Amino acid sequence: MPNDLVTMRARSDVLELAILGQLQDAPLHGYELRKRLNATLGTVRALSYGSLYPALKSLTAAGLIEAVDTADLPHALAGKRTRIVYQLTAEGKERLAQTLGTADPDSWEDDSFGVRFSLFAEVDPQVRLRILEGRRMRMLERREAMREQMQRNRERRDAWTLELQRHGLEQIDREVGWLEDLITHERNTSSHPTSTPGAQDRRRTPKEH
Amino acid sequence: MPNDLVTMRARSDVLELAILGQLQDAPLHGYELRKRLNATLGTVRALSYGSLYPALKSLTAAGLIEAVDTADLPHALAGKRTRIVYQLTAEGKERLAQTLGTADPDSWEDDSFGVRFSLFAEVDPQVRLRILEGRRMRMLERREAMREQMQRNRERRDAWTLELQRHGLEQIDREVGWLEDLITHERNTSSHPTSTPGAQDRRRTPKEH
DNA sequence: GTTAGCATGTAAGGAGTTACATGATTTT
DNA sequence: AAAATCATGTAACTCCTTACATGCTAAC
Repeated sequence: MPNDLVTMRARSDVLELAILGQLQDAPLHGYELRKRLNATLGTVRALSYGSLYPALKSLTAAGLIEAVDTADLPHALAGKRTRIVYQLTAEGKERLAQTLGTADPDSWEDDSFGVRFSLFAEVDPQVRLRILEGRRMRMLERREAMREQMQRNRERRDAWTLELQRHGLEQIDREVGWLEDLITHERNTSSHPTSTPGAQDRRRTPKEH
Repeated sequence: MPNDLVTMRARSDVLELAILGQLQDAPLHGYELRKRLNATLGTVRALSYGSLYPALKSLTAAGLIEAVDTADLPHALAGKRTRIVYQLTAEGKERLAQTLGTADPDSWEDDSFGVRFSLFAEVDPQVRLRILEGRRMRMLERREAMREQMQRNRERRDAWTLELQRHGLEQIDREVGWLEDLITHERNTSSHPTSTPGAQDRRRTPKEH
């Protein structure tokens, strides 16, 4: 019941954010949008037309995006085909800015974290930092839970299950290390305003020739 | 349409396999079953009652499991509460054996691989090997696709997206290495019939202090 | 001229979650 | 006596996928 009180915002939709995020750089049509979305956030899960097009429709209905009049386009995008090119509305931009300005708990869950991270360029360093820390916390919790699991039944569980869990734990460790590097780097550079990438300082990279 | 020809087997259900697999060791009731399933195959995704209980029902309807008469139980499981303890039927055992005996392409996808792996103890080494190799192939494909992605737009893409992909690639590399170790080990030991674990020979483990 | 890829959509349905509903038993 | 946890279930709903349907354009 308290759902109505939240002023109708927040559909929790990762897809929504991903679309708005892509559209902020340049107007795009559905087909191309899907390719880019799959490029950045694939390769693990391929977004299908069956979910993209309805999403574009509902975003249009919500007034966050709109179809561009194909007549006044810079001829690069205006192909001869039946394309519907979408762009952000003022309301859409506002929504996007508002979402990117918040570090809500959702943003460090598996589903959204990747999307949020890939849009970090437009995000305030403070918010960036809070998202990274939140994500790290989530990972540490997961690691702890996993360790307890393994401890609790190190004997009765069979070797294969144990090996699977050991490997899972190792991957999580790696994830935590990565986040830690990013957090450190972010803390050090947040003093001067230049939005710094975060890819350098790779002393952890194993350099496998 | 060719679906009917497959003699009605294969619901592709990972959940089904996971349940049958757990039940092969010992009869269990739903609540406990969920805990164990979440223990081995969590912590990433928590299985909810809303999916477990219906699944138990449908498995019962399919004749693969059955409720144990609570009267004749070895008093350890027969608590005083309203519990429904399930066990495999003969048909269920057969189905399980058949599923575990096959290395179908599903078995190396994200969804099923973990479940299949955790049940390796009961699996023929040959099948084990084929599943591991299939999984490695899938991972190599994914890595290749990702590398091409990154190559194709190393310039126009922003640093954060790139960093995310770089890290993803690194994790996949790790996964491939792990599989390679297991495959090698499996090849070396498959001569003598003893079903060997696969956790030793950890020269790759980074030994982080 | 025919295949491959571009482009947009709809309908049906699978798989599972959340939230609800209920009650027994153990612990504090 | 209250709170936590055990235990089973149902209903509604979300999110997405698959499969279908349609047609254009480019390349071979």
